[in-house]
Order: sequence, then structure tokens, then C-alpha cells
Amino acid sequence: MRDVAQASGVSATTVSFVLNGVTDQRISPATRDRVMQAARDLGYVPHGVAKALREGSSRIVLLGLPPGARGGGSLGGYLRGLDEELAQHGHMLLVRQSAGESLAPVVAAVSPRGVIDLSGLYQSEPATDGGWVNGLAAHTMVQLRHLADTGHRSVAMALPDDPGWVRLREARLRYAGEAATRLGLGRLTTVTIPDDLAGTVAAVRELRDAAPTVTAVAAFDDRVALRLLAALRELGVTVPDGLAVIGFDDLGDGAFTVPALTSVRIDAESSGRRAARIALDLDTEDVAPSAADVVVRESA
Amino acid sequence: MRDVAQASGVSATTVSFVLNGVTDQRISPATRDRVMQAARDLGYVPHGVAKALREGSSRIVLLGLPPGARGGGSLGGYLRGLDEELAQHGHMLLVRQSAGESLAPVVAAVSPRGVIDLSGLYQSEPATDGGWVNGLAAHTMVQLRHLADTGHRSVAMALPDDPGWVRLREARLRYAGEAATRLGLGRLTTVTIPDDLAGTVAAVRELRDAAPTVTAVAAFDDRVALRLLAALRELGVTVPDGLAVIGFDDLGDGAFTVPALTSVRIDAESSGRRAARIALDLDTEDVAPSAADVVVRESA
DNA sequence: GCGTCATGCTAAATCGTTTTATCTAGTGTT
DNA sequence: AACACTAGATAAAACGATTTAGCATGACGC
Repeated sequence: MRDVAQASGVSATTVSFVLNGVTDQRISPATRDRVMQAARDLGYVPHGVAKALREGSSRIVLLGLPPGARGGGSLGGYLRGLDEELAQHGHMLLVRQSAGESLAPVVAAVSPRGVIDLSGLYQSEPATDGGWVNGLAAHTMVQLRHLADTGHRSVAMALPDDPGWVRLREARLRYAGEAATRLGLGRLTTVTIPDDLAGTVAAVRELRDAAPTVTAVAAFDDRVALRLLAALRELGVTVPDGLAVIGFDDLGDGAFTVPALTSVRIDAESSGRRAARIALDLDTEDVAPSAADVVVRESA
Repeated sequence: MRDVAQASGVSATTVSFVLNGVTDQRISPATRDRVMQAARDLGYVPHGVAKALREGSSRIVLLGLPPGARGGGSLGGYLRGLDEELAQHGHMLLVRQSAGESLAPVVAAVSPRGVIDLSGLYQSEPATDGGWVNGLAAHTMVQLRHLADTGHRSVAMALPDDPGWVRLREARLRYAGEAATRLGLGRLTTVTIPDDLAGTVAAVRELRDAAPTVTAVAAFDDRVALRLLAALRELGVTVPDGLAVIGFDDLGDGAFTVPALTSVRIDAESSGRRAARIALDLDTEDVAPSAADVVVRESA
């Protein structure tokens, strides 16, 4: 900045005023042009760290993600919305995918303008996620309604074993319970699906023995659904006639299974936008996530 | 820091010396203890931004990823290795998943100690990735050797349509060509696999018409392999007898397909460690990635 | 009693910005 | 001629740390 000042024959103060377009300072158009030109010629790039020191925080929003998070499904849309909305307000998204430790050291290191911590998804309800976690869970209604609409009366919910998703698991289950009673589906049965085929087969067999009236399973997500499909094939159960399966948070891979997986697609982008606005302390009125919709394929 | 200085009755300079364990300064043990205690009592946390301003760069390493990057497969291991190695040297990994734009604004904003740009995977060869991209490509040898070892003599390579992976696509193809001649597999045929089932079916049909001698397909990655499997099922071709399929960069989902997908698992963690050391300008001698190995399931 | 040296500590400059307060000319006004 | 006012620009003080140079003090040698 000093170089720019020197080159245009003014003080650093003036350069700052010009470059930031400060309005309550009077700068002659001639000077303004000279400074702009000099900045361009010298390829001046403001030093973000110095700016952050002076201003108290950098133009960065930090997102903490659990280690296991995959880019697929709605997370991708969430990130896109978040990033775009931040960009529109001159901010940048930086992601920290940490194995359990808190974000505190990173926050101390970069002094971000805002923090969205989804890494604690299973610990506490983040109030800054733009309604993502809750929205995700709430869309269970859409999933179950599709089953109810297609004639099912007794339904099970398949949940993953992964301890990393305990929080979301619980939220999903809570919303699912409410939805089930609202839809007249009776009490929900639950199955826990482990990470291997043999275990999944055993779990599904047990479910069918214990709850023979169940005609459809709502999966926690598409990954769980894919495992279910594999287990049912192994057991010789036809889908959807023997047992219907509906996924959640459409991963896209479901189009390539036999039968193709019916799933629920979520408007995560709006949640991302909302999260961005919350992080920047802006009003969130005009970004309302639209309802989720069912991607009907063959499995339900 | 001023508060700590005040509380322990010394100057800020002394506090800095004590807290950073500066060796070429003589500080009496008594003073040292007093300062440490005060810092602890006041819950002093160094201000990373100020430190970065003074030192010229923050203790952060920035990783740029292409927008489409999924957490699954070897990328997860790569991230883990990277993060762990950085942590061991007092640094932190921050990820920017940007849609095409460069990392320059982020670099200007945080002044990271190092930058690893994998988002340009398809533009230029990053020299800072710890050999990841090249290693990935080089492991094509392992993939093709498995096919050669199981008796195949005419092999095709299936590549994705996605423009985001052009660079890696080319690298893979180059290494595959070399490997093929080295293994006596003759000239490689290639198929491009689009993102939908119908297109994939068409592509596979065309391949079988144009190159009827091909008995096995090496896929760019597991996602492509999964699509291949679906298309072959659709066409009524048995796997592996009608046509063998081997994936790459084992995603784990391959265990749940019929037939289960044989794939190649890569030691990405070491590459991550190497990348970290390169970013921090340390020697990389003691972190050599181990060879990839084949996860033999049923498809090849 | 005076220089020399080691010890333990501190004042001040620095990193690159923003912002507040002030300063200098020129222009009217009375 | 004295005064007020405006336009245009700037000096200097922050932000919170690190680092360089230097300041007291007491011990030691002669």
C-alpha cells in the first residue's frame, strides 16, 4: 500500500480511502484515478491478515465438518449454497474436517467472521447451520408420506451403525415417529444396519421375523438403502413387492441399482444460503428452503 | 498479552519470550513461572492473526479441492495423513472447495504457510501434492496386472465423462498404456462412460461390438465400475465370465453389489503425509507410500 | 576505584491496514 | 481585514504479536 501511495504521490491514508470507496471523505476525482491506476499498475493486493488484525476479524467463514462427511448427497448442495451466498457478501468459506478436536485453534488462527460447526452434529444442535440438520430430519415426513401414499401401513426405519451420526439419527427418529402417527402408520419398527453385508443380512432377517407385517423400509440415507437392497437380494426377497425400500438424500448412485432406488431429494442449497446469512448476521427472511421431493424410481 | 504482562508484573516482551520458550534470552525461573501462571489464569490464547502479520504467514496450510470431490475412497486417507502430519508440526489444514476460481483470494486473506492446489487437477500437474495424482495414476499398473495375472489378454479402460477430471484421466490413460505394453496386453481400448444408465448401456454395447476380443475392463474408479456393472446386468452379460470388471480406489460400496466389485486400494495416507512435508519445506525421505493392493471380490 | 562482563529485563520498531483527528489552502462573508 | 467555512489531504494511533537493540544491576579482576 505504501508503494501505491508513493507511486501516486499521496499518503497511505488516501490510498486506503480510495480503495475502500469511503464515502464520508472528500477525494478529488483526479487523485482517485491516479491511485486506482497506480494500484492496478503495481498489482496491489490487499493484505488480508493485516486487514483482519485491524478490523478484528477476517472475511472468512469457517465450517467444521465431521471426519466421515462425504461430498455426495445434499452436503454438496449445502456447500454450494453456503459458498455462493458468502461470496455475494464478499466472504469466503473455509472448511475444516477435523477428527474430533474442536475448532478453537483454527478460530484463534484465522479470526473468522463466522463459524458453523457441523462437526458436533452428534453432540449438540448447532443453531447456525441454517436449519440444515433439522430440515434434514423434518424431511423424513416426505419420505414416510410416499410410503403411506403408496399403500403401506406398517413401516420400518433403517438406521446406520455409525457412531458419528448419533445426533442426526436421533433427530431423524424423532421426526419419523411424529410423521408415522400423523400418517396413521402405527408404531415404527427400527433396524440398525452395520457396515458389512453379512451383518446387514442378519439384521434384515431378524426384522422380517420380528415384524412380519412390515411392508416397507425407510432408510436413514441412500447408503443404508443400498445395503438393504443388497441384503434383500441375498435373501431372495423381491423389491418392492416383497419389501419396499426408500432411500433419503438422493446420492445419484441409486439410479444404477436393480431395482433402481427411490429416494428423497432435499433442497440443501437454501439451507446453505440461510446458514451463510446467519453466520454474517443478516436477515434470513427471503431464503426459505423449498420442500423436499421424492425421486420415484423402482424400489418404492 | 498485555494483560498477562500486567498481571505478572513484567513487560510484554518478557511474556513473549516466556510463552515462546525463546532460548537465547535469559529469563529467571521465578519470572517464567509467574508468567506461565498468569497466562493460564487469564486463559490467554495467542492471537493467530497478529502472529501471522508479524511472522509473514499463518500456521495454516491451504488445500484446494475441485468442487466435485467426494470424501470417499483414497481422498479420505489423503486428508487424514495430511492433517495428522501437519498437526505434528503445529500446523492446521484448511480446505477450500471452490467452483473453478483460483485460491488467490483465500491466500491473500489468510497468508497460509503452504498451499496444495488439487483443484487444478485437470489443468496442471501440482508439484505439491506429495505424489498423489501421479501415484494414483501409477497404481493403474496394479489394476492392470491383476487382470493380466488372471489370464486376460485384451483389456479396455473405462473413463468418466466428467470434465472435472480431465487431467487425472489423461495421467491414468498414459500410465495405463505403459502398463499394458509392459504386461503384454496389447493396445488398450477405451470407453467413455456418461452419467446415466442408458448412455452407459449404449457405450458398453458399442465397446463389445467394436472390440469383441476384450475380456476385461479396468475402470477409472469405483463409481465408473458401478455404472459398468449396472449396464452389463442390463445387457445380460455375466460378470466376470462374460466380461470382468475391476474398479479403482476402493470406495467400500463395492462389497454390496452383485457381483461384489474387485478394486484397488491405495495408500493415500502416506501421500498426504508427504504433501504435508513438502508444504512445510521438510525433507520427505522417511515417508514412502506403500504399494497399492488389490481387494479381490468377485467381479474380476 | 575503575573497566569488563554476565544476567535479567524492557523500550521501541515492525508487520500492513483502517480510522480519527488535524492541518492547509482557498473561498466567501461581513 | 478579520472570520468562518469548505474541500482535500495527511499524521498518528490503533490492532496484537515478535524481535532487535539496549539499559540497569551486581560481580569480578586488577
